[in-house]
Amino acid sequence: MDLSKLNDKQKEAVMHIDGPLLILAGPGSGKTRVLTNKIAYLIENNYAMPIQILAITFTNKAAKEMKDRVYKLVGKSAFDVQLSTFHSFGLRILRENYQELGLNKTFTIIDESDSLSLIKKILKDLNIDEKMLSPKYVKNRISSSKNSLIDVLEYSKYSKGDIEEKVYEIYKKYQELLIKNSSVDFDDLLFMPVKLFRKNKQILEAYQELFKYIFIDEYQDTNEAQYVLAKMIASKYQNITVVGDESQNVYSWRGANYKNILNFEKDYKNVTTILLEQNYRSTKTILNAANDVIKNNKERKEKNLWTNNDLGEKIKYIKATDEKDECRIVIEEIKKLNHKMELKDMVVLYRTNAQAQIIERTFLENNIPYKIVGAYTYYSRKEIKDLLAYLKLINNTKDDVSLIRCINTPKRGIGKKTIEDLELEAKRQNKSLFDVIKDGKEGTFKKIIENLIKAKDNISLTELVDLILTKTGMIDEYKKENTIESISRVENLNEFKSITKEFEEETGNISLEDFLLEISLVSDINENKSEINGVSLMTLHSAKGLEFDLVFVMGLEDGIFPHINSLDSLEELEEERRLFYVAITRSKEYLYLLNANTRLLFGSKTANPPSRFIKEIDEKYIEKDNIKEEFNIEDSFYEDEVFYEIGDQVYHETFKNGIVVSLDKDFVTIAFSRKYGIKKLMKNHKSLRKVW
DNA sequence: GCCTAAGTGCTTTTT
DNA sequence: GCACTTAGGC
Repeated sequence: MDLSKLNDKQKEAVMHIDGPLLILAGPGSGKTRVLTNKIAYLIENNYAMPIQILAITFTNKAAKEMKDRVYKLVGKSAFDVQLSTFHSFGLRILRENYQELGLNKTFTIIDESDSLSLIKKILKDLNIDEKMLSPKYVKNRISSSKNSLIDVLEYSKYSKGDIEEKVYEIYKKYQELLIKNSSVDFDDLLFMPVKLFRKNKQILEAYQELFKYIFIDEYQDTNEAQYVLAKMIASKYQNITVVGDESQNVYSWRGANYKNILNFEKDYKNVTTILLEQNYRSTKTILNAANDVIKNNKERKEKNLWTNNDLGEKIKYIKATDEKDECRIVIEEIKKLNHKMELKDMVVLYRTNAQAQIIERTFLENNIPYKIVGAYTYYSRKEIKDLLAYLKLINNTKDDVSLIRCINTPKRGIGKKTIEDLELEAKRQNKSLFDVIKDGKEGTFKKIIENLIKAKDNISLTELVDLILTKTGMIDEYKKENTIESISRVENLNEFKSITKEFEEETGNISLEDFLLEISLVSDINENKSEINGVSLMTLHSAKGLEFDLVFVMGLEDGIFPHINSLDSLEELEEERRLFYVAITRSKEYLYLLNANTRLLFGSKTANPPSRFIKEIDEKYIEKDNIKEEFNIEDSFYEDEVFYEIGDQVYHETFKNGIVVSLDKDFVTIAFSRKYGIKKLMKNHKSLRKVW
């Protein structure tokens, strides 16, 4: 194998065999190349069989990318490497030990929205008003507890006060219901393996023995559960290689703790540390700008990123009048630069998925090919979730969540009252809802499900889907409706059959059980169809690990990016800054920063000041392309703090007269005329002033 | 039980 | 602006 393309540091990392290895790798420093080459090196030199290698990434996309690259290096044995996301790896452990964990072989993975519905249902059962305790908050608490390895029992020890006690009660109920439904949520995929290993040392030892070499990518993004899971398996042979960059931790809201990477040298003995500081991706301008930004963060290891690349183009900062104008400018620039590069080498990045809508519309209107990554998910469409509910129920009849979803879809005259009675009866007999139905009197629904269960083992998956679509009346219902919307729903449902077909062609006759588990960890069917030559549209988070010739960062406004919810805390603001750092460093050559003077938010027009991050970049790297405004954005703010009180009369350049209704640290909420409504604005923005 | 109209609250980011 | 929930009439 050819290591001549690697630099000395990279080579050293690849050829390091035994003991813990920490690779601190800046953006564009070739860490994926090191990882894939190292895996190949182990295989080719017989240090390990492919099945003895565990390599973990954070996204499906990264896993696929890495698999492809290992395949190119070692061929078919790449398929034997356990190369997957943490969650898929957790799923494997669950599947191999389901009995130990009190699950059926055909257990179900519930997605986030099902998890939220379950919590809403529990709140209702416990007579808790959603306004007093929001289901979302509860879900967050449960999720972060699981990610910190705090189970129900443990939680009870720390829950103090009314709210916390309520959350505890809900957590307890939630977990009971999951087990009763033979279901797990995403967080369980990480938590349950750890629980299993703590309980059963023999099982842990078997995995320790199997996975002699462990690789963890994006180590700065590991949460407690992931960190412990990796450590448990690695603890016997200590052959663990972790790669990461604390400056790119953008998942602390999901429990990721960048200190895991900073502490690696303390956590393991005899750690070899290698710094990858040479950037091969970006121009000097882009790299310097990125360094300008990230140096404003306090908690980080000093790294000295450098590149041999040219100075390159200046970064363009463009200020649009509104969000439509912002999109128009992007399209214009794409057209201008299209002769220099292909569309697939361009990306448009935004902070929130909500921004994607108008961008997508503009691309459509201008007939520019594009692909949206993540965001709108095929699997979260109503009709697809309904179909999936049937499949899940047939696979796992204990799954009450799915039963409730499909029992009256399409309408069969089964309403609230019937379901309530059914639930009561199920509770009385301590049975699943379907068991009660099965023992009860004949009915359309019962007949449909029983027939489908009988049929499922004798026909292919695609045939089963077809049977569901026709026998349940789903397709007919939508065909009868005959609206633009219902026609598209029929199309989506039919598309599902091509998905199952594809699975069957790839893996032979895939079982229903395998299929459901497989797709539950994939958010979009298009995830693997990146071959279209179009501009990529995605959130900043999805862009991590990717690179493009041309990068647009949109909505660079205080309140959008950095996001409004992060402005009050230094930690969260630093995370936003890391996100900006990630965004800048995605670019090889061209970088556009855009924002808008006003934009439609929550259906009303708002004005946000330019993002505070822009001014952190040295002016000399920036070109003010057709900006009327001076570059120094400080000019749009008053230097001194402006004091407001509730009830103050104010005047805004765009929104005219208004009255202050509430205040917080940097922002003031103002009620303007009916036309503009209520807005939250920066206190010291120059377009706003007090009227005495 | 179903349908509609009015009412509400909401948007971070992913597996 | 939109998706989702709720109340009230049929």
